This record gives sequence, C-alpha cells and structure tokens, in this order.
Amino acid sequence: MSNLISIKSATLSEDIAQQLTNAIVQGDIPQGSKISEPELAKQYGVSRGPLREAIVKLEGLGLVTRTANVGARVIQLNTQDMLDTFAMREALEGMAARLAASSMPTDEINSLYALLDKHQAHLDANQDEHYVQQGGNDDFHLRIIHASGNGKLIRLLTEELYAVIRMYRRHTADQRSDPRQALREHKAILDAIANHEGDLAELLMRRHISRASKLLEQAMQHAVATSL
Amino acid sequence: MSNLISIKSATLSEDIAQQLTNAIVQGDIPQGSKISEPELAKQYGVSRGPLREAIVKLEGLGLVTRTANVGARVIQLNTQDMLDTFAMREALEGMAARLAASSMPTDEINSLYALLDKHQAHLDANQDEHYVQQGGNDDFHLRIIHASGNGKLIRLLTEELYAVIRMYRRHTADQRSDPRQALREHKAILDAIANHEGDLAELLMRRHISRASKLLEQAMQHAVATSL
DNA sequence: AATCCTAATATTGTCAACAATAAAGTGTTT
DNA sequence: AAACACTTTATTGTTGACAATATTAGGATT
Repeated sequence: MSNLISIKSATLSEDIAQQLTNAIVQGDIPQGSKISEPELAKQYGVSRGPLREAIVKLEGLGLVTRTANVGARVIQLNTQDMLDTFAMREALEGMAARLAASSMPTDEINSLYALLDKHQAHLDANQDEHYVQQGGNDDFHLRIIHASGNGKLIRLLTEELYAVIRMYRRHTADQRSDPRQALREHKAILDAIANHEGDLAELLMRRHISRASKLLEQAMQHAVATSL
Repeated sequence: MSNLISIKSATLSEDIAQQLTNAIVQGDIPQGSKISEPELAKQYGVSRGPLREAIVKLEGLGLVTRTANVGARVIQLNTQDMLDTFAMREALEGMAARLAASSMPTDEINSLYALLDKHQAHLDANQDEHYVQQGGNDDFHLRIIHASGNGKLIRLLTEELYAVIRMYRRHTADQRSDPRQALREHKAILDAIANHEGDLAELLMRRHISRASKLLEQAMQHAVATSL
C-alpha cells in the first residue's frame, strides 16, 4: 500500500532503503516503533535478505537503532539530539557557505537568485505557506552545500545527515517558523557569497541555522509540555 | 590467517565488520583491491550473509565503495580526499575543543595531562618514536572529542569518520611528522581547555589539524612523485 | 593481428529454510 | 494476588541454493 512512487533501482535493497527512508522521514512509520522484518518484507513484497540490508543502511544513516537479537527501532526525536545535530550543522554548513563564497561560479549564483525569487513568488501567491523543498534541487541549503566543492562534506551532509535533519524540519519546524524571515536570511547569505565574502557568509549561515535551532527547541519543548 | 585477535561479538556480522575494518586500516587488505565475497567468507569461516552485512556497514563508514552487480572495492586514498576530510576535521574537532573547554571536568583534565606526560616519557625513552595511539583510550584527539559532550558529534567523529582518518595517519603521517611538535601542540590545546578558553582551544585545534594536513599533503605528493 | 560477437564461467543479488535467541504466555508456588 | 519458573511462540541470525548480472575466454570476421 505504500509504494505509490516506486523508483526502480538497480537493486532491491537500494530501492527498499530509499522507500523506508522516506516512510520514516514522513512519519508513515512512527518514531520509536519497532521494525518487524517479516512484516515489512511482506509489505514491500521482498524477502528478508534485501530488507535487512536496507535496515543496516538506515542504521548507518542514524534513522534506526539496532540491538542484536532484538531488532531495529525507529529513532525517537528529542530536544537534546536536535540541539547536538544542529550544532554540528552550524559548523559544517557554515564551512560550506565559506567555501561556496570562494568558488561558486557566476551562473550558479544567478541560478540561486532565481530560486529565491521563485520562493518569494510562492510566498506571495500562497499567503506565506512554507515552500516544500524537502531534499530536492529547490533546497537552498543543499545547493550551498554542493557549491562548497568539498566532496567529503557534500557526502556527509547530503547523504548521511540530511535524512535526520529533514525529519526535524518536517515534524516541528514548519508551524512556528517565519518563511519570510528565512527567505531574507537566505538572500543575505547568497549576497555574501556573491560578493566572495567568505567570513560573512559563514557567519550568516551559522546565525541562520542557530536561529532555526532555537525555534525548533521552543516548538519541541512546547510539544512536550502540551502532551503532559 | 588474519584473526589473531578475535573479539567475540554478539553477532557474526559485527565481528566481521570489526575485523574487516582493522584489516583495511592496517593495510592487510590493500587499497583499491576488490572485495570478493566468496573468498572472504571462506577466509573468515562464515557464510556470505553476515559478510555482506559487514560490507554494507563498511560502505557506510566510507571504507569501501560498492557498485551494483559488480561488488565492493577498498577505497584508494588520495590527496584531494585527504584535504577534504581534514578540512571537515578542522571544523568538527575545533568545535569539539571549544565545547570541551566549557565542560570538561577537572579530573578528566588532570587525566589528560597525565596522558601527555606519558607520551612525553615515551618519546624520551624511545628516541622520538611515534607513540601508537590508534583508536585506543590513549588517543588525545578521541579524548577531546568525547569531552565535547555532544553525542552526535562523538558518534560522527569516532564511529563514522575515524576509521578513514586512522588510515591516513597510518599510511603516510608517521614518517614525516615531528612527534615532539605534535605533543607541544596537544599541550597548548589542553592548557586552553583547562583555562576554559574555548575560542583559543578551537583555534589551536584547527591549527594543529591544519598543520597535520599540510604535512600529509607533502608526504602524499612525495609518494606520488617517487612512484613515477 | 585486432576487433567484434558468442559461449562459458564466476560473482553478486535474492530467496526460502534452519538455528539461536528473545518475548509472550501458562501454570505453579509462596 | 504476585512472583517465579517453565513452555510455547515469534523474531532475529545464519546458512546454502537458485536467479540474474557481469566478467572472462574463445572463436569468427575484417
């Protein structure tokens, strides 16, 4: 029932890993829930082999935790882990912004300005509704990261950490954040990059992420408080 | 022939993953070589199942690259990847040093001073021979990282990135680096931490890693040059 | 002799069955 | 009634066999 969009991969295990990742990030498989191998295998119509491989991959991504002879569990988001993760993001994406400022080609800069215009138009047209940029090529942060030119940094942020970050974004951020403020900050960062001001670009990116982190923290504390 | 020290894990696949990691880091399995599942399975006396699981884990650690229907290959160290990795290390371990400066308990600080004294004594006794601190509790960098108190940062650096870093250290660093200079730098970093000077601790750690990176770069370029 | 095509071989991907461990259920004892 | 021990059940870990893909070897063609 779940594979509405099934992207044919070279191998089943890749396919399953992708689908499981999406299911977890979107909350289709709830946080903290147990991953039953027989159940999911039946659900996706594969045997346990490739499914296990997919689970091992998700463990590497930090989306599930595994215990020997017991099984896998979807991670449970919590404030401390979020703060820890976003503190790392500050350092890493700040670094990415600095690198981007010294190496981003002009056409890519223009392309990013166009993207921000598109975001702006979206906000104007849809009464400040958040633009859904989950992981795609319209994600400002991913574009900056790729522009860093540091292959290891790109892999780490886009392939290993971003699934979890997307989870935090989706589950709590949107309702409280101010999209227009975020857009202004994106624009300021891009300006700094366009002017090749690496230090400023890093500073602004760090501040931007730090601010998002604080908003998320409030939202999560609030969520805990109201659930008591 | 390889499992001289076999650490009994809860599961075979963990065990194999550990042994494979060590074998690759130490160079027992050469860089760029192909990982043959049937061959290794026979060698370690297990079936292909757990061995495959181990390979998937190593892929997550960045120690091997896998291609569908073709197989896995041990990574090939190269200068660009090293520079990219160490640039990330600068940002992350710099952050760790700063955090450590604001939270490290006194007894841990004293314990680290004792460790550096031990390193000093080792250098005095063994005519500047490099102290082998591969991954153990005697590794200064690992101790700082753990002292950061940021769980995500600890996991990332110690479980996901450190295998590759150890590879770089082992394969090229030792012959060219000056152990006494490194020790002095470690001491300066620890002094800053002990004085709760976070900014300084970060600066010194970044400079320390940057310097190691430059030495490694020279060593690797030299290695390439002499092999032509 | 070199290149292309085809057949044989080997390796990876997947599956289903078995073994080992943990979880759930049942009955017994205090 | 609660706690413990034991049995039953279900899940994970592991294995060996089969299917699909890639690599190699050999022969035909230019």
